[in-house]
Amino acid sequence: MSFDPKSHLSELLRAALASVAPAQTVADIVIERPRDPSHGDFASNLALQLARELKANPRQIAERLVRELPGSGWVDKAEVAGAGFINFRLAAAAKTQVVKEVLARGPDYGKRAPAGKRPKVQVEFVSANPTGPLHVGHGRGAAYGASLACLLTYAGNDVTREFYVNDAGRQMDILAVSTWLRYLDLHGEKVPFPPNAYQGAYVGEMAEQIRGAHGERYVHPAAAVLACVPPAPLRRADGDYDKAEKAQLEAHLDGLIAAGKDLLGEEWHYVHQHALSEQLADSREDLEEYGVHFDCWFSERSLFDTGMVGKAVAELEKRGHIYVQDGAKWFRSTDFGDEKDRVVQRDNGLYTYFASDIAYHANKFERGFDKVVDVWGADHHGYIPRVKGALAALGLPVERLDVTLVQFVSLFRGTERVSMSTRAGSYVTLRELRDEVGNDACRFFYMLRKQDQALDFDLDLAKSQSNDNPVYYVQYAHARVCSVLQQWDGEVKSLGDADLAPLASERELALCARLAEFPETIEAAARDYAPHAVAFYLRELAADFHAWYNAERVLVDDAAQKQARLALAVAVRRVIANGLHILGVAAPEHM
RNA sequence: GCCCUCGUAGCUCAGUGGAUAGAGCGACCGCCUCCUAAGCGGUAGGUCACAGGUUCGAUUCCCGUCGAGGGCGCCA
Repeated sequence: MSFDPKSHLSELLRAALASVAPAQTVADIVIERPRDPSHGDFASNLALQLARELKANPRQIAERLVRELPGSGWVDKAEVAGAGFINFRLAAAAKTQVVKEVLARGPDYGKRAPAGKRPKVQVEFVSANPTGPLHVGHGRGAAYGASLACLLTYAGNDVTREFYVNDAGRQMDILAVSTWLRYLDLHGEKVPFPPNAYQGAYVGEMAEQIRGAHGERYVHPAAAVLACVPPAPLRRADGDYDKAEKAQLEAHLDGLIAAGKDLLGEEWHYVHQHALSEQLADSREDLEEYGVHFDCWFSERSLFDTGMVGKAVAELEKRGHIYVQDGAKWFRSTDFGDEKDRVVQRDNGLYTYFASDIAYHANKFERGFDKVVDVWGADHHGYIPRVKGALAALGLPVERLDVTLVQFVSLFRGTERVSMSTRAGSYVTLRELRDEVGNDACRFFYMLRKQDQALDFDLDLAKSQSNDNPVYYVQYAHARVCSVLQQWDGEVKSLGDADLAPLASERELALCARLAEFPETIEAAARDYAPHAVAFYLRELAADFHAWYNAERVLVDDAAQKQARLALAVAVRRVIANGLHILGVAAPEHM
């Protein structure tokens, strides 16, 4: 049933090679699709590769190979061309049979047939600090990670999608204190709100919630709050603080956090927890609406609670990779190619973020994944050597960890760059973007740029030209097929048996060839962690379809012709639907 | 200063150790009495930044130069 032209042709060539040069072994016989259709459907450079070892003219080798090629019903012609390429022309039946395969496999067309045990792969992505709404940068990471995870599933892996929740550490404390200060303000206790605390309106909303639920329970006099807090520098309207003033600001903020913990005692945890669960729930809801689902939300704090962070550091120590300097514990990451050693435990006894990340990755390997993919913001690229170094130091299989970097999104309104400071609260949220542009266009737009390249996202353009967005071009092809089927009013299932011989025009055969490229597109995209290739493929498939649709009618009088064309149209619809599914984009029946 | 990425059509960007380097947008000329014109056909537009090297063959791999962007905390 299933026919794979590439492996068929390479088998033919291998057989020919065995009689031309029995001693020669070639691991991989390359079969490619020539750009120029006049070069046939497939081509091989085998003769060119062999020329050197056989010390012979590549054209002569190619001619001998062609002469020794076993006969095949799938191949119409094999000829030597150019410097020594062997060009193959397939029989029409070999080109059109993909339609039957698509119709038979349906949603599974493009999926790798399961062979043995499926590798367990974890994709960790987004992992945004739960300190405020997700922004458009997270939107890119979410779109990329979700599509990548789906792609890897198609490629035959057992995929787990994970979100690492940074619920321990200073950023969460800053959010908690920001909320508390807004809450105090509601009760008339005026503590100047630090410029380096979280500014967003959502902080005030959480303060309102706490007041509504608990009244004055967490109120302390402003004077008591500020009693032991180092003073803030003079406020500057332009926010342009020098280095010393910035340090002073951070010390002031830390003082406020300490005051909060001191005055509230156990109740600090309530404020902290309230802020955390509110923001986490918000992110989760946002992502679900965006079509991005996670199988596991992994808590950083749980690594501390279960003692895994201390255990990881102790293990490094035991293996002799830790030394003490200036009261802090350092991991000698320079032994593993890092440019400098890194602190894992500060002089105040607190573990660094790096320490919990070591424990986190050790935990990932304990969970038995064959492959772990981390999707990080590109600003973390300097972080890779130390994490891989730590894993190597622990004796873990580093080669199973792949880190993929997603570059920043620069947001523009027209020609004006939108500032994206999280703490200042002056950023466009993912939710706003989705409301303005729509989920489908949003997801697809992100896939039109390779993930490791910076993306300029012009909001005005995305909105004003939303009808020109390629996503509609692809969706339209899907809707057009649906519309034709509606007018035909026949049984789609019956098309699986259609005789495909009437499919003979250049456009029809080109469309079939495009459909046949889908599985290899998926495979290559999964291998390269590059879901954008799926988006580019879909655009090409849609273009081939629209061209055919415009040139030839589907619903013609000739019954055989009609059945064959309907079968082709339905196959196109299926592949578009499968591709859009990977990208998390809807395949609508009407536009 | 060190590290990473990038430089391809007017603009935004794909792509590949192979044959005449592609798409979208923009420009220009056409196509609906006919399954959705959110569509299609055609034209114009290129020293693949520059200079070397490896190779039968380099836009692709390596070195250098120039240019652009980003990253380099006992932050997370």
